[in-house]
Amino acid sequence: MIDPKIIREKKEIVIEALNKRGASFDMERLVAVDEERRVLIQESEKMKQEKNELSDEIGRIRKSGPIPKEKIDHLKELGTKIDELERRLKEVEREWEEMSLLIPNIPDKTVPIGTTEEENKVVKVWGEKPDFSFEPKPHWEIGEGLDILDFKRAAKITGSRFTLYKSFGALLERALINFMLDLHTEEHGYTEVLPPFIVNRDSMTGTGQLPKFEEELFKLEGLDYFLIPTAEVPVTNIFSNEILKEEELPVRFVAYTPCFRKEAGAHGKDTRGLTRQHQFNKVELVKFALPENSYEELEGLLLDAEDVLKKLGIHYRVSLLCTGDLGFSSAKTYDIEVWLPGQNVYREISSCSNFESFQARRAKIRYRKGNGKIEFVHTLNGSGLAIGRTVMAVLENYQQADGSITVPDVLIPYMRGIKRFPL
RNA sequence: GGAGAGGUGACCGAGUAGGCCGAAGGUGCUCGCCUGCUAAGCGAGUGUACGGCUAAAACCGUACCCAGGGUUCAAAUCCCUGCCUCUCCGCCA
Repeated sequence: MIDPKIIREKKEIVIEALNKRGASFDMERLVAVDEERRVLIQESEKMKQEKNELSDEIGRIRKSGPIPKEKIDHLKELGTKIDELERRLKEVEREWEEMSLLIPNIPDKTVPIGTTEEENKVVKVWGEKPDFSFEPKPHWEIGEGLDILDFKRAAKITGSRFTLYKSFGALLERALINFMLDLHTEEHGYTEVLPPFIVNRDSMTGTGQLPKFEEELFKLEGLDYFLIPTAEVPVTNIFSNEILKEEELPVRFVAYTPCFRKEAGAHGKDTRGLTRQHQFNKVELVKFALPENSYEELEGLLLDAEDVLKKLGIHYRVSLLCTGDLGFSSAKTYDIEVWLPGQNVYREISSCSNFESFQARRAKIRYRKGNGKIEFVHTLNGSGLAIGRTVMAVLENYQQADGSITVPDVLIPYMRGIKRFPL
């Protein structure tokens, strides 16, 4: 949610931001609703004041004598009027909130303006495309050939877009999770958390998945609970409705969780391999920062995520997303795109964003400043990294001419010492 | 799943024959004083949100004693529903 004061006093800023994103929104309507809301608040509160005063008076009179009937009648009448006003106010407030929750965040000034991902800006490149003496295969061919990824049986067990990992494949997945958790806790200063994988509606609304993207989520039958699409949701909501101390910030959490997504808008897209699954693992980085240095924290977060690929020795580049490609809640996002030689593409493996106070305002995450004032924190998060996509990257980049896979050095301790598969 | 108990401010903890309770007291914290010894004493202050007024405060008003309804002129206090916690029993990774 963006600051209601900005909508009220500087709606041009919001309109301009929406235009840059290519989003449409009836701002005039929202401003009108806001105005009506405030008028109703004033009217009803004035009446409540009168009612409270008269009620107190009756409390005092009662001690010394009978209560005049006309006073009670007058109060009853006031009560009826207040009820009416409150009913209208409730409707107006609901509309106001529904609308407010649908406005995307305002992009940071440094975000390039554009409409599609074509206009994202590559801002960093690390390493280079490896040379192969043979035609590198896509990971699904490697995986099925070595019998470490079984898509057919996963489809039998559940359906499409699920994977059964076997032997070296399962071990590699688990090794990557542990490697990343250790790296971020031991070298980058994050605290590990293991949150619930199911959350309620408030949490989903707090981080911005709801109300707009419900069709992307798996909802539990008969309950207002959802499977998490990313650890961002439970971890960011750790501090919902809390007031932190300024000196506690920044707080940095790292969490491993599975993620569940319907991929409703992706029919027929990325249907082969691990790229786009209904269930995948991810190690996520989440930060709560002071507003004045949240952008430094974003750069740091990006470096922390990049470090995983550096240590794995896999070529990647970093793109700064343009306004048209920016996620709903984000003010600024970097994507890390890993090189996949078997598919001859760069593929997003991490998305690092600063949400500024957008999520904090929805989830009511605040902090008390030195001078006693209370403000919203800034929240940030980024994948560090998506595990399934890292498995793709390892398989495709470390495949050998004989069809085997060598294990990146940093993973060997996490792989029971295995250096190559098959041996 | 069965039977009980309970959810009050940063924390502990009063307050249930409805009004004088945004809420005693204590602890913690902040500021000031005092003291000089690894501590104590004294004084003051210390919830949040929304609305109004402000340059900004101060200030005024409204709401909030888990959440949502209800009864009443009036509810932390009474009634209903939900959520959560605790104890006992049952069941179970």
